[in-house]
Amino acid sequence: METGTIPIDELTGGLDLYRTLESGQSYLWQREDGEMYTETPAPGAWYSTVVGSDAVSGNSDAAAAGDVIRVRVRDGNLEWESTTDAEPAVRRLLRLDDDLEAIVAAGPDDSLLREAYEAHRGMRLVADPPFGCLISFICSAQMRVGRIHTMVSTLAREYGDKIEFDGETYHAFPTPKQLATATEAELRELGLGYRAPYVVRTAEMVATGEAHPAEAQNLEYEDAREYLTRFVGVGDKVADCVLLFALDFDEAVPLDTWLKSAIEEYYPDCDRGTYADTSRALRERLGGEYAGYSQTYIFHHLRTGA
DNA sequence: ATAAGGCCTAAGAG
DNA sequence: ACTCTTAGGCCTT
Repeated sequence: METGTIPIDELTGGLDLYRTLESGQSYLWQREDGEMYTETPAPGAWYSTVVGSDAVSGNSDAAAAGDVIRVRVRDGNLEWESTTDAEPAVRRLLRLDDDLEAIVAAGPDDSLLREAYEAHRGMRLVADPPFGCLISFICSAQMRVGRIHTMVSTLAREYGDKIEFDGETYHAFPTPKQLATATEAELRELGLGYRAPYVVRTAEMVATGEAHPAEAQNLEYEDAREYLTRFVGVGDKVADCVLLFALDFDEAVPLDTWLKSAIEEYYPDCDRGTYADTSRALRERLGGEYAGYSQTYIFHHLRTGA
């Protein structure tokens, strides 16, 4: 086992691990007590993930396929344990090198956003592996965050590689080929409902090489969103989530039900009728380059009822 | 290009 | 206990 420690006071803007991993951005981590989204974690709770063969495209720092990574916060440090030297991967997955203070300072000075930034200080965006993120958000349609996490965990358990580490079994999220072996009937049986055929068909598209979500990374933002909608089960909203949470498009502003209510109440002039036009208007209002950070704080603030 | 209607399912509200 | 609504929408017509 390899281990390491990263002092949190060396991270500009700090780190709130709980809010980063349980704010509906990533569904690819597990908490040691298995109670994500239902109870707040005990101090020092471990979170784990497996960096699989879909590892962070375009990032040579990612750990090799099949590596388990565990992280927790204790005594002002982010501690990690892994099958490999995971510090570069940890920094990447949790975006520890983002200058969070500067990002917060760059946002617009409106009451809702300031309140959200203040209430959830230290929450960072995540950088998920593209394929796992894509499937996660196909599953997210009309679904509560706790159940999305259950669905994604089930897919890992049923179709992903098993990896032993420190006496425990971990499950990698399935590769496109592994997930493409699933049938619609199986996935319905596993509780995915009408999303089942979407997941199978999208996994097949990636497995056969017809398309890959990482391809979008090379495109301009709105072209990238358009590209992702070729996957079955992916509309504008899901595409924006993948761009924001896996492909480094910090300007992406997913318009979900929470953001739509925020527009109604706080940014009514940004409602331009269509998704593309409203998204563009809100992106400008929320600070352009880092509008997605603002979106994530507003989403989490409203969703947690604060 | 834009607008309805249908869709799996379980937790929460009434 | 039951029914109704809702939950980070998408696909088809």
